[in-house]
Amino acid sequence: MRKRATAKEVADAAGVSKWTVIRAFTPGASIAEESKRKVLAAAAALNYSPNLLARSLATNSTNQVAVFVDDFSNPQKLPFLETLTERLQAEGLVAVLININTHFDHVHALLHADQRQVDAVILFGTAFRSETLSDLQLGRGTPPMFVLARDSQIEGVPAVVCDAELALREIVDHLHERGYRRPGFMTGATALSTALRRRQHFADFWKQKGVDEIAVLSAEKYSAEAGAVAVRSYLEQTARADRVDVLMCENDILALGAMDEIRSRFGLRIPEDIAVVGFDNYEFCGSPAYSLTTYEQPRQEMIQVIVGMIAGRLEPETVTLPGTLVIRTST
Amino acid sequence: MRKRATAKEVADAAGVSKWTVIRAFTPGASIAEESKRKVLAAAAALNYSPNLLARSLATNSTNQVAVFVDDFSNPQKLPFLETLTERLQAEGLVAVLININTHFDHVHALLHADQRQVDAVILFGTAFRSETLSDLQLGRGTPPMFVLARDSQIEGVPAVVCDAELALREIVDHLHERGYRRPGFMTGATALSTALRRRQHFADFWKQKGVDEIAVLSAEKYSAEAGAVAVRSYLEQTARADRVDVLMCENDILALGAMDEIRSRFGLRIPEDIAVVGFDNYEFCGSPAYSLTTYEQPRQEMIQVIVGMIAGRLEPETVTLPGTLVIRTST
DNA sequence: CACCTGTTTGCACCCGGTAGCAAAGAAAAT
DNA sequence: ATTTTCTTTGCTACCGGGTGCAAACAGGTG
Repeated sequence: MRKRATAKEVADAAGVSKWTVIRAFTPGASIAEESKRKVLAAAAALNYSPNLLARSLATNSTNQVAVFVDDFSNPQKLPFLETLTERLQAEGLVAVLININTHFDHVHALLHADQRQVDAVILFGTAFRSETLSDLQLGRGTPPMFVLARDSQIEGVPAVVCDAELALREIVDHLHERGYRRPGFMTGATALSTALRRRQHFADFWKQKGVDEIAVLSAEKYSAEAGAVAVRSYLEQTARADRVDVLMCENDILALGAMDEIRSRFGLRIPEDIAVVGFDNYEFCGSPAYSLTTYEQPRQEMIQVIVGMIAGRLEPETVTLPGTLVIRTST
Repeated sequence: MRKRATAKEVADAAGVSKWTVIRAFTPGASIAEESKRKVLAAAAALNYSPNLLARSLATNSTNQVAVFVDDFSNPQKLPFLETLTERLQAEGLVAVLININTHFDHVHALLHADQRQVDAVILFGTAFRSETLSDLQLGRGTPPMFVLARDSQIEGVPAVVCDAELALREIVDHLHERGYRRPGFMTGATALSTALRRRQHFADFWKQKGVDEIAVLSAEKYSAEAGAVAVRSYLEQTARADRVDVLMCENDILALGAMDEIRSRFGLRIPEDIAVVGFDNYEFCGSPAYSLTTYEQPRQEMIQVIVGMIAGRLEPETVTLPGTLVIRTST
């Protein structure tokens, strides 16, 4: 049961001091070609590689980034995670995925991340109030935080988001042009909903078009089931003549759940009886079974920017990026 | 820009030695009530918490588990990640999510995980050959590895999987009972496919029923698009009379893509013209738009077991767990 | 050959904890 | 009061590397 070789052991094998070994593994360090070759040979023989833990302790940088996620119900999280890990790894960073839930809340997670000395914390689509931060009163040592795909509600914490104002303007313009005049909006979990600003802009732009009243449907959370329940209770309680002619859902998952319910339970046609719009452009929205009009977030760009800020190439500041309206047959 | 407080600083503030401070933060350590109170007060004032990095270096255990993922196209990965992180965190462990791709392959990742001294590596649905391991010749120090949701192809590396034999038996029994006699099977990316053993068992059980011939459709990868392409080329090349009456797809994503294509491009009915079966029970399979018969992996149990083995409560060994056949209207 | 300059190398000390032993202090037994 | 025993505390050594400086070793010049 041999342990990992240490720099000292390699040094002895190569007939140099351990510092010379370290230099051989430090790019740009002052070391003679000759000894570097000797060291690398000895290192290869002993199968040595530097212990990143020890290095992190000494250099005070771990090259680890904590990623907080508190809602795994949106499948859109997966491609984001894919791109995020890929980009981080390209920068020599690695993602520590933290599941924020009732057993492990933001306070826990933040304390933990701090204790582990991560280089940064990404709040990915997750919410917490400023008070939480002041409760913790983590000193200056706290790792820098960034919010991804959600408005920051914390002073001094930058966010990288899709431009909700632009998105909703494009959506409302499109709907108005198509002739819809009785819009409805379905929100998801209230805690998360306000920060997305989607409902607010939706209402604002309709107002500009002269439509003041927006029917609001509230889903309990962001799931297809919740979307179905919300639309069911709406349709059951609303006379045919009073119903909306287009329903914008806060995200695709709600929209897909709503579409299923609208068609199979109420036998209504989409978009003839009710048009539906989602948000995110989740993979299945394009399937012929749904063909949902939706809005795609600029995932690559958003992640490019947030990783750039973490790597120090970009100034940390809130950045708003334009996405793309994807028009399909649900409108 | 104050740094984190250290044990030494707290010690000075509390008028004790740094070892006493450490004891106050070590559960079950021998320390007087009185001094513990003093230390905790001083620690609170200075906002001290132990540096886990330094602790890891000294104790030689990081409480970090590397999770390798190389295919983010299957949305089923997300609930697995959710449950996995939750369970790991409940054990005081944390997941380091590593994206295996062309820029960062298994060798890189393994070396990295080793350098970071992670406590274990989970190969989540990912593949690599034994040779890769011997190429690396990581000594004894290598962190223990476990394969999740996929057969292990490496000697001595245990896997936790859904029982494919049982699953396919149940599926074939069900299909046979429903009267299907001309089965087809759609495989995904070949590199991953064999390890799942699904096709093999599918063929074996049909043979037992006296059906020797299985039509095989090969998709390029595990995506809805690839599933659609595979079924399209099959249906275009196969006369109506020669076609399969039931198509089993290696996973749900292929199945959903195939269903879309079968219905919208070829105008065929499911299940009357062709029945379809998937695997995984991904959320949208239950939607009325698809209503796909599929097989659900025992996610909770699998993760319970693998985390138990990592935490040392369970003997590390390959474990095969039974899943559940979910019958819907696609068969 | 002495002198200067530039490159290599070794060293003491540090990063922030942990382990285990030995000394000091307090309580119990003689 | 003395000895024994248990609890509490301090200390040395260590985990595996990193930093900045000084010594050692070149090579070139006058």
